Amino acid sequence: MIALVDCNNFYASCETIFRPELKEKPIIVLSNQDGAVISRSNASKVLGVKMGVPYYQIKEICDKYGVQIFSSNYALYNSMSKRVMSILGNFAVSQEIYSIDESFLDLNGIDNLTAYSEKMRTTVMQWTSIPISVGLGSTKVLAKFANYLAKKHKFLDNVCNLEELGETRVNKAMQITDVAEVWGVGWRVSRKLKQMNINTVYDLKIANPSHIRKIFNINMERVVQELNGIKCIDLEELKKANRHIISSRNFDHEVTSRDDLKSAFIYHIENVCGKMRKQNLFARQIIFCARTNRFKDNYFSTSIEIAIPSALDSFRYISSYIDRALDAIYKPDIKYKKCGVIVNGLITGEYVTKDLFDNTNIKHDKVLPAVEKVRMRFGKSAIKLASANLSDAWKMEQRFLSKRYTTDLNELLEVV
DNA sequence: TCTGGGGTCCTAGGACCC
DNA sequence: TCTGGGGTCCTAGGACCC
Repeated sequence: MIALVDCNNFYASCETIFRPELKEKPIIVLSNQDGAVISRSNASKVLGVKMGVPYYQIKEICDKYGVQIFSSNYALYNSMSKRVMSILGNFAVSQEIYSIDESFLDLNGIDNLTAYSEKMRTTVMQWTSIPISVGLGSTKVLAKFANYLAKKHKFLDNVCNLEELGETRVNKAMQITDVAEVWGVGWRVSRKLKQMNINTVYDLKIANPSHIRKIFNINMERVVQELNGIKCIDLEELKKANRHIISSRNFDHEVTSRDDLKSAFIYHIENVCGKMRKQNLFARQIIFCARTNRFKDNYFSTSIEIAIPSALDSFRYISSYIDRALDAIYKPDIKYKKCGVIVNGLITGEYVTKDLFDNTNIKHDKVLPAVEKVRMRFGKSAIKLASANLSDAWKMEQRFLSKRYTTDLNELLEVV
């Protein structure tokens, strides 16, 4: 059996751990730039606050009902995620950490799975204060469906074991569930399925797999098979290396100056290089992109790809491409709203071919670890490229940021 | 005024090869 | 003027996920 374990309202739940007075209260967590709602406590859901709505549209409701607002605090969420995942890992034969708040567990050979899941719930709750839901099924798609039921139906109390429910009741549940709830079926595919008169999860389950493959693709065929209990999607215990790494962000206002854009690019390059170094990855291609506000007329987006002759990770070296990128991208009459950097063609250190005539790296090999050390000790902004100081026009808006209770000694919870 | 960020995978079609 | 068959590799675009 496979379990899909999912943290309930994860970011919102994290925010209440160190603010217990907020449990049961309406709270929401906002995206970067305090733009849109990305997590809600149950009490906020009751108030009708929808996922993904921009904050300014619900500000009135929030003020009226005293909804507590938080900016996203990934230092906190990541550290809580690690704790939850490591507890869950101890319960399983093997584990795939699927996202920051979800994990697939292989529970083969374990008896009495419903009781076992209850025990997982109480343990995670006791040790971290994070509530979880458990869905049990014979395939990943079924485990996901079970998890959906576990949350949807109160009487299940956050644990749903399809095997225990029995085929008749599972089919019945599938018959009353919209096909869009299936893992892998998004709104476009569900629209098309409905035109084919496939409206519920059950309709999709009994559809002809090869027909589905012809119309959609092989992944949709796998989904159909998995709904029927035929395993097609493996549990991936080992995390695959990144195919690409992105850093991108909206500006809090529209940007027109070349220097502002440049300093944002430098910020993103440092970000991306930091992530590459952590995984010992080197890039062979870098993409700079920038765009205007996508909610306005005359939406414009532009990008440039630059090949890196000998794969490198050094941000100082990659920085030399910025001016080239700006020459190609920057236009003074464009109001930029977002920009970012993507690195591609990632390879691990041992496969890097060094450029025979390039000796800039020799010194640099020593500089970078030193820079890292300074940053570890004194914080990320303690040392940076001189050119990164051109402007801070692109800085993040985080008006409602909570403390980094679990990752920063200066921000520990104080008990009075 | 204000609308997130970071990922994965698949397919069609073009360029190129013998 | 007519123009095969069988491949590979790359990229853009579209779909999905949390």
